[in-house]
Parts: sequence; C-alpha cells; structure tokens
Amino acid sequence: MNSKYITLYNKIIEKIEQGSYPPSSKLPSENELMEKYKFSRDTVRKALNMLEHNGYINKVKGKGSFVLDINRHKFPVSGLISFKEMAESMEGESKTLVKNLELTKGDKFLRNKLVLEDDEKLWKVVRVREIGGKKIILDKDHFNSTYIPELTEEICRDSIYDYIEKELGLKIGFAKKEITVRSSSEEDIEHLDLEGYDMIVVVDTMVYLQDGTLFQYTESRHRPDKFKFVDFARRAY
Amino acid sequence: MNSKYITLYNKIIEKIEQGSYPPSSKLPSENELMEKYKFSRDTVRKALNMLEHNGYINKVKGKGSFVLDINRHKFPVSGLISFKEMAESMEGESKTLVKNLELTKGDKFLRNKLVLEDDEKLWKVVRVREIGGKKIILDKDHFNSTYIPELTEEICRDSIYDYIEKELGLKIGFAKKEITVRSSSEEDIEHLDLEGYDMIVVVDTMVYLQDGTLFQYTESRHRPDKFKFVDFARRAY
DNA sequence: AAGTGGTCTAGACCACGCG
DNA sequence: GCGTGGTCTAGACCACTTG
Repeated sequence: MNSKYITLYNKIIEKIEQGSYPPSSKLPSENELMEKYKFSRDTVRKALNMLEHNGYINKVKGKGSFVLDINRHKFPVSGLISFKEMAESMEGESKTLVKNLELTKGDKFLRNKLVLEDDEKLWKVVRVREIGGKKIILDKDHFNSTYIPELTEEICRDSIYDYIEKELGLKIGFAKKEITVRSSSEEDIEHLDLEGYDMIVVVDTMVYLQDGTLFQYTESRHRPDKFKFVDFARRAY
Repeated sequence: MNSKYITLYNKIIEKIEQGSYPPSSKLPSENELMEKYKFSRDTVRKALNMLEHNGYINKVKGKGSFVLDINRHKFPVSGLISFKEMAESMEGESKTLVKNLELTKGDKFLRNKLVLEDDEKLWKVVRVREIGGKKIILDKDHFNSTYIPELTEEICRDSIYDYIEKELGLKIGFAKKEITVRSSSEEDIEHLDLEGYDMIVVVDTMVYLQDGTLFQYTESRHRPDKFKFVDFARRAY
C-alpha cells in the first residue's frame, strides 16, 4: 500500500530497533542500498532523509550515514502524542474517565478558535486521564461537528483518534502546539489529584486535516511533576 | 553560495512575509515555478517540501500549495531558539548577566552528559537573562572545550552562537530538548526575580555538530509565567 | 584515486480534485 | 479531460573524507 521509500524507511527503523544497525554504526551506503533493494538512488535518499529528520540517523558528507542513539525517547519525535502512547511509556495502569460529552454551540472564544460558521456546532469532550491510580491530566477537546457528526462516550473512553482515522477516514495533516504554565484552576482542583501543586502545565493543540482545515482544538492540562516534552530538531537552513 | 532550492525557499518565505503570497492564497504550481525560475521540477519540489515541513505552506494533491497563516509564531518552528531571538519577540529591553565563566573538569554527571575523555575539560557558563528589568531565565551552559578552546566574558554577554558559528566555523547539526517542570532551587531563588513562584520550567538541551559529535549541554531555567514553547509538527508517516 | 553524500536535470507514470 | 502534486527512475557533476 505504501510507497517504496516509506517501506524502506520502516524497514531500516526496524533494523535499528532490533539492533541489526546498532547506535554509532554505519548504515550501508546509498549505492549499497540501491543494489540491495533494487531501488533508484532517489528512492533510497528519500528514506534516508526521513530517517535523518526524525532523529534516527545522521548523514555526513564523504563518510556515510550513522545511527544515532538519542532515540531513547519512546515518544514520536515532535509528533502528535496521544494519551495512549504516553501511558505506554509510563508506569502503572492507565484509565480514561469521561466527565462531559456534549454537542453545543460553545462560547465566542471556542467558536473563534475553531473558525466555525454560524450554523456549525462543536463537540465538547472533557476527560480525566488516570495513570497508576492518580488523576494527572485533564483533557478538554473540541471538535468541529461538520467533520465528526457522531461521538459516543465509549469512543471517548477508548481512542477518539482511532475512530477519526479508521472509522471516519479523516486524515490528519499537521498540528501546532503551545506549551505554557499557569496557576491551577478550580476545575483542575476538582478533577485532578494535584497533591499540593498549585500550577499546571497547559498544552494547547490545534489539529488540522491534510487539506488544511482546522478540526480540533484541545486544551490539555498536566500535573507539573508528571509532564515531559521531548523535541528533536535539525538546524533550519 | 547556497543551493538553488534554498534560494527559492528563502525567496518564497520573503514573498509570504511581505504579503505577496497572503495567507490561504495558492502558490504558483510546480510547473509555473519551474517555468518562472527555469529550475527543474525536483529543485522546485525540494523548496516546497521544506516550506511545508517548516509550517509555511500546505500542499494538497490535485489542488495546489496554500499559504498557512499559523506562522504567527515568530519563533523558528521547532528550532533552536536562542535568547536573542526570544528577547526580540518579547516586550522590553533585554540584558545578559554573566555570573560565572570557568574552564573546569566538572563533576561526573556533566562529564558523562558531554561524553568527555579523561584529559578533556569543559567550559561552564552561568548566565542570567533579563527582560524588561526582570531576571527571568537562568542559563547554565556547558561546552566541550575540545571544540571551543577559548571563551571570554564578552562573548558570553553577546552571543556564544555567533562566536561558535561565525568565528570558529563550527556547524550545528541537530539538538534534542527536554522540557520538564520542577520546584525552584536555592540557585534559582538567588539569581532570579521569582516573584513568589516556587516552580521553574527546565529546558535541557543537547546540541550536536553536523558530524554527530555532542558539544553542548545546557540547562535553561525559566520563570513559569514567562515561558512559552511552540511546536509545529506534521504527522509522521 | 576511490567512495561517500549533496545537488540538479529530464522524463515517465500515477492519484487526486474539479469543472 | 486537464491541472495538480506524489512517486520513481537514470544519469550527471560536485564537495567532502579517507587512504
């Protein structure tokens, strides 16, 4: 189903994770990979460039491509981190509690954020994320209902993203995140096990579909001691 | 000096910022750009792909490339943000105070972080960043002295990066950042105007040269109310 | 000199959106 | 059907590292 270069990209990641290409080791050269897989050089280069931008390898002119070992972050690099992915990398059982689910007009702020027309509504979902018996994340999601006509408590308890991508067939394009720190609100105190912390890490996320339309705005509120964000970046030209 | 596609990339950014290509408008098609600049399609596509990955445009198959307007973040997208760049986007005068500058062996933790050989030393720089008369950031930089033989207080007050790149000719390759939130330390309280805040946002950064060698480890401590991190990410394949 | 990755080209075919 | 971007190919030349 996928293109050749994505197949090769995934194949090399697999080899890196299995240890066939250990950290600091040199990958086969572009010529060797062309030979091995019978791909053109451009196809091989596309795969290697993706690996480089995603922090798996480092390419050095005249020398070769080398496996990086900083990829210990289980998180996708600068990616869209879902609660499920995050829970897997942390200790203890995880659970999602749906506190609120409604189709509403929303207030001015939200309607403005989601760029809604007068006749459009939005889904408002409030969920508490629990890991190891502690309620540590409060997620307030808002979806443009034009793209998501139906939403149930069960879907919200499971994974909204699975539903959106697999059931509805919507394709995520890109996302913009803003991370700030604020004083905890009444709502935070009510829903979370703050254990004395009076500040909260707020991650505002705007998610866009592949055609560039905004369809989700989420405010994710994290207990500060359980928050961690990892970012890998290559130098902009 | 630069390659064709980087020239084109910069030219288009300029047009976007000038307003010649306003938000939501369609860029000339790949064919038109080929025609206009007499470049091959591949060269044009390289420039457009960079624009896409850096959050300037969105490409839609069958339709065209469209200018995004979420580029209001003055920060380079997921880039290496220097204090200078940050200060420019904030209100008030900015100043850098050098609190400490020494060539030292360092402790186990630091030597381990920087992967130092027994005979290598490191530069330790402690600086306080002041914006609008308030001391809000405490930067603790550590450089492998093999790559940076000399460092003066003046350089530290100005921009260490300018010195590293322009004077020494070292080329930055990539960086990994980790953002966490912790209780403020004695050192934070001593150096910063915390105004009652008892927590601090810690940004740990590892900076690597283009050949993959680690040469800098920095712990940057921010007053929580003055901290903001913006991240733009396209969906990983 | 040989091998490596970086840039550039010209051409082909495909999948998608739209009228 | 036409124009759009996405994939793939083959070949050329360059810049850099290493022996």
